[in-house]
Amino acid sequence: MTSRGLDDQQLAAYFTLTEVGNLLQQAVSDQLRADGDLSPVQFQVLATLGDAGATALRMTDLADRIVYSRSGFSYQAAQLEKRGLIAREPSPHDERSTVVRLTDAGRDLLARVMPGHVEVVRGLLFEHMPAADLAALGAVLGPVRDRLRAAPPRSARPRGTARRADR
Amino acid sequence: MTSRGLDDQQLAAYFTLTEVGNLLQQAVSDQLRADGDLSPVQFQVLATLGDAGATALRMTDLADRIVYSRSGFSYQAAQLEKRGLIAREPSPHDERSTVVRLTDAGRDLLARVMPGHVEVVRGLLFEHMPAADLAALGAVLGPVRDRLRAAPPRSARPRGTARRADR
DNA sequence: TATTGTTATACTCTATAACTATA
DNA sequence: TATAGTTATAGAGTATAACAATA
Repeated sequence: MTSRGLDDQQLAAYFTLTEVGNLLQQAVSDQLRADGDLSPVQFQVLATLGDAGATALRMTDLADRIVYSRSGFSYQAAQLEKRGLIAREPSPHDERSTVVRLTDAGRDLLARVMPGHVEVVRGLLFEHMPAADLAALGAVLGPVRDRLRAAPPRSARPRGTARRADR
Repeated sequence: MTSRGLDDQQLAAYFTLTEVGNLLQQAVSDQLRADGDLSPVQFQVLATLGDAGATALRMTDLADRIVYSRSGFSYQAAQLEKRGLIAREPSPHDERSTVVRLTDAGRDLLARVMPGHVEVVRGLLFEHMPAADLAALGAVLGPVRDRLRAAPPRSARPRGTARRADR
């Protein structure tokens, strides 16, 4: 009957995963709002740019990593630019592209928010987690993430005059 | 310096967890919209009520399990009631309370959406996951979820004239 | 006085489509 | 013709505060 469905153990693991994700994100969201007046998405933009170091990233690449639509990312970039946290510049390589980099103010805010962020995550997720469990978690979810990443990103969806190839 | 922070392994596991959660939710969100015109939150309401069987649940209890604020849940409940998927009735035990139950139409929609939902989750999360990994995932995240649940729910926040006890 | 639920309001966010400019 | 980015528009979702009713 339910031959192709999920068994009880799979269903339970799925629900647990989503619930942990939701509860964690909620706590993190409160912390980011309180410490830096940032939404989770805005923090993710700053953190991604911070990780990139001196490298400036393209709008589309950032959108694919972080948000869903290009327009949504344009909106967020405008918000962050208004606050002086990021800067947008035309790409030297491709006149169509815009590259984004962290400003000093953006780096400062990131540094101010990060300790509390890390503390919330540590307290809720890792405080009581044995080392073996931590290793297992990474080992299990890493391949899943890689598979999910392989799916075509949101920005690759056809738009405007462009049409799907498969018909 | 970064003595109380997260080590590299913890940070990587945290990022992986959130990325998997985001990507999974995005795929699930598309499926629910296509198959039943439901948002993830709305699906969660219907699924929770479906799990409860014949038991009707209180508004506040549903809000605590699923959404964030009571007003947010009132909004969602109104949406679902408009479509005839749930019904709200005064509680027989407490005149202040409202209990919510699934209508036949709600149950039908849930049944229509569930197979595709399960299929998406299976394909993205479990298809290539060894049995041992599945067991490990549940074993690691279960306790984390229980700890997160122990934190006071959103609806318990002071509001109106009510004030915090700790001051 | 506390709790339950709703509503008015204001705001943030998101996606679609239309647009410009460059490859 | 395809790609990169922006913007106008419109809609969904969210939270805060104020409200009415019951415990």
